Amino acid sequence: MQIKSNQSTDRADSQGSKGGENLQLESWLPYRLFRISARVADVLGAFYGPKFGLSRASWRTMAIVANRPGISVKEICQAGGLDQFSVSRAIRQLVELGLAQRQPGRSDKRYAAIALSDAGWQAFGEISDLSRNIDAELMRSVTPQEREALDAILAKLDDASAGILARGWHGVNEAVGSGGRPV
Amino acid sequence: MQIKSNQSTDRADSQGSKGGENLQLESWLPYRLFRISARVADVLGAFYGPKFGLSRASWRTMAIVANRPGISVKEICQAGGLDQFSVSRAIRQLVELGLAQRQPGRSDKRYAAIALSDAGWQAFGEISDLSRNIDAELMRSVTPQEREALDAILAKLDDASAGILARGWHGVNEAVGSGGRPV
DNA sequence: CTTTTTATTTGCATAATGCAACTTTATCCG
DNA sequence: CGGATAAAGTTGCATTATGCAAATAAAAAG
Repeated sequence: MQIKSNQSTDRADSQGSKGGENLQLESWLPYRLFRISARVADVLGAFYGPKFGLSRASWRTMAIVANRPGISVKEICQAGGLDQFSVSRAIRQLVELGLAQRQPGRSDKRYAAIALSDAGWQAFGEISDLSRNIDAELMRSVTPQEREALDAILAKLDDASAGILARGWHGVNEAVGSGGRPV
Repeated sequence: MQIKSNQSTDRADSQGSKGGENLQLESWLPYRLFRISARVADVLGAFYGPKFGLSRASWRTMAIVANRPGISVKEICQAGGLDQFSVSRAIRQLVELGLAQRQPGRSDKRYAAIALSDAGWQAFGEISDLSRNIDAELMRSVTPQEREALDAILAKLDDASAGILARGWHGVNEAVGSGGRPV
């Protein structure tokens, strides 16, 4: 045996001087959030992908439609941060798979008006179960007090991130230039 | 004027009966985390994409390399949750853009051994600045106590999500079946 | 010095995305 | 009314990303 681990050998480490003041990925809040949600998305995708033939966009669309049956494409976009093209394609996929249907009886026929079919509710239910199990397992890792705090914190961060998105990177850098207060 | 808002009209709402016990996206923890990090990623991507010609994977790779110069492909994968193909391609892109270079003087020549070039450090610095501004703006939206709590909570959630990923969806559903304790 | 193992890269098929142009339906206005 | 405008979705096509098998290359084992 005695294999050289290599993990830390033979580096031409030029850090320290330059890396110090720079971004530390591991402690950067958005990255920490990303990692957690990406892992969960992977696990969930490994379930609904093979089992129902759903793409990620289709699942997201399905979840939104489940919460608000009869919703239009545009509303789905707003609710899920998706663009209208993916949503349109996701809906087509859902309809082809027999998981959703376009609703009749609309007065304004420009609107898509999507709702889940029985099979769609069935599939959604199964994915929901797994989702809630994951949620439960995550929640189990923190204390009740932390759960409550987290809820409030995420609400604030959600607002803040929406503001950042709305203003774009230019706005963020400007805001700092002006002392951190909104301009 | 008087355009029908459509936002809430004319629904064949079949919810309530079926949607009640099911997943509510808006309050599902992983989705809440996802939304925040996705918005931030969008804003950041709108900066480094046009400005430096970086793809998302290249930026992530760059950030990891910046933190640990001389790192190998495999280590980058582990550190960033990326697969070895994207990392390999990201490195090629970084090298082509003149932002990174393969380091000479390695004893084991199987390892890639990547580090940023001067131009790479420059670019990384600029993206870092924006990243830290975003972070600051997010942090500004919560109280100091919340910041501290959040740090502890995310550490726990990170561990929990790693465990979920390692066991996969099958493991999650099983764990619930056995009463929520690890098997 | 051949065989295996490890690390990384590449080619190619498939899937996701972005954007322009198109269809359909509704509203506006003379 | 009836053509002009606008809104909501859809589709085609080019670009890009991703996933995976197979190739390459260096090191370790025997």
